[in-house]
Amino acid sequence: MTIGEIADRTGLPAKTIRYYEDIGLIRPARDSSGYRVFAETDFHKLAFLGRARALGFSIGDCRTLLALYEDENRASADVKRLAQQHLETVEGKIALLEAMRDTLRDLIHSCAGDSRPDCPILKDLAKD
Amino acid sequence: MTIGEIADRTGLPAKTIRYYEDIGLIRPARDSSGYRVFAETDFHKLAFLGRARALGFSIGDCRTLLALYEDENRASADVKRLAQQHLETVEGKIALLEAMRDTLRDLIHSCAGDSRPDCPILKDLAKD
DNA sequence: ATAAGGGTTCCAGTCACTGGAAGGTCAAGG
DNA sequence: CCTTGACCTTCCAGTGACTGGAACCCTTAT
Repeated sequence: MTIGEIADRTGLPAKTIRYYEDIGLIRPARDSSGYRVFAETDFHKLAFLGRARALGFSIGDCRTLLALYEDENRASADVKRLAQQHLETVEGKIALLEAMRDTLRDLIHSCAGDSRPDCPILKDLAKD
Repeated sequence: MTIGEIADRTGLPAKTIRYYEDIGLIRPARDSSGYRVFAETDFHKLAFLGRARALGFSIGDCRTLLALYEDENRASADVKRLAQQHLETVEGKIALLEAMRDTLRDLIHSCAGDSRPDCPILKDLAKD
């Protein structure tokens, strides 16, 4: 498989796949003229990475997850702990964003949104 | 006011305040030896910026908001529209994170988290 | 004189890509 | 055989919003 084919199959941009090779997440073979040649195992790894990234895992976490995936002697507790920690960061981000959302909603609700300059949104941002 | 004093008063790191000067958000005066001298208006601007950033507005949006704040002839509709658009991005991010959270919760729930290698989390990431 | 505790600039790094330039390779068509 | 176009390659720079650190300057107190 060429990089274009595997990009189509995984849905990852070719640039991203090259980047993943750069940082050592994958090691595709090369043909005589230097083109990357992807095996089925590379495809699985990239699909795995794509899904882990889609769940918001950092590249560092993805590296750990891939290592656990390839370790026949792993303990599922290690995977679970990593996922649990990640879940907590995601929940923290949601809480932050929800607080922003609520404030924004209030402010927007209180603003007339007409041609006059008077604006509670700016008033709030400028409050002492 | 020195940068340290205004950093204390606004809660912004001195580094951030220098950065805001770099990108032209503020223009503090300088004393004879090159130290920044912050006036009360600088303090207000920085406090404004701090609150806008805390609501998640981008630096670009903050620049627009500051300009609107200083424009006596603004229309509150312009402020409201900006806030509305930002609210929508925030809501989009929340939706993404909530989808991640729900999947993560399911996966974590289904994983024994013991010393055995069998792990539904990895199984899901590796699914075809 | 010196030490502490400010301040200054400038450069590099973060994260995970993304864009673009300059050039090599390959298959198909004329 | 030559060209065209679609691929592929590497390398460098930029993104956003800071953050860390080095090297150096200024002021005040001892």
